[in-house]
Amino acid sequence: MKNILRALRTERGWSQAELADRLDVSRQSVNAIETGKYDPSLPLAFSIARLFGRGIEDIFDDGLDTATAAE
Amino acid sequence: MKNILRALRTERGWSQAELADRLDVSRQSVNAIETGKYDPSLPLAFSIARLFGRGIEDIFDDGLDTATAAE
DNA sequence: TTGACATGTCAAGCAGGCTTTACAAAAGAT
DNA sequence: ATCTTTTGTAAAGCCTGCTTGACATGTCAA
Repeated sequence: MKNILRALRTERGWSQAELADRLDVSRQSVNAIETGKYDPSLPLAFSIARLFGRGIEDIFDDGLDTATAAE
Repeated sequence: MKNILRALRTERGWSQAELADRLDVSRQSVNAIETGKYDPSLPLAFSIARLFGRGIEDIFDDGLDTATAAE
């Protein structure tokens, strides 16, 4: 699962530690998610989306088709 | 974390087994998510949202404020 | 009443998400 | 050159997500 967490974080000038603090998780968790080692749990994905004011699908991408109705 | 999975499923007349099949998970997983025993992983949440043509946030609700800008 | 299906739940086991502690290396500031 | 910050990574351990197999209950049809 890809994500733009690093971009959102650096846009704001935050370190991984600072982001981890705001999300109430460990710095290693932030690093692991940014480097694609694993996906966050659904609750953590909600926290991330809320912090950045975006939808979960705007931040994470599982690569499969969204199957939008073909007009 | 609350969700409206059961409503979405029964709207379509599907059994838990039928939904499990479409999501490629076990029937017990569907049941556990519907009955609130645990939250799905993020990838599974994506599959569910895709199957029902909705955003993850439309189906799951972690109960915390969405912090929409106060106009 | 029997059989089929739907749901709920339990147990054991494996994989994944997250923690703490710790260390190495790169970059910046002075 | 040294100090500080940032990032990456590793190991051990805990809890959660998901699996299979199994069993109990309820409903519906025949």
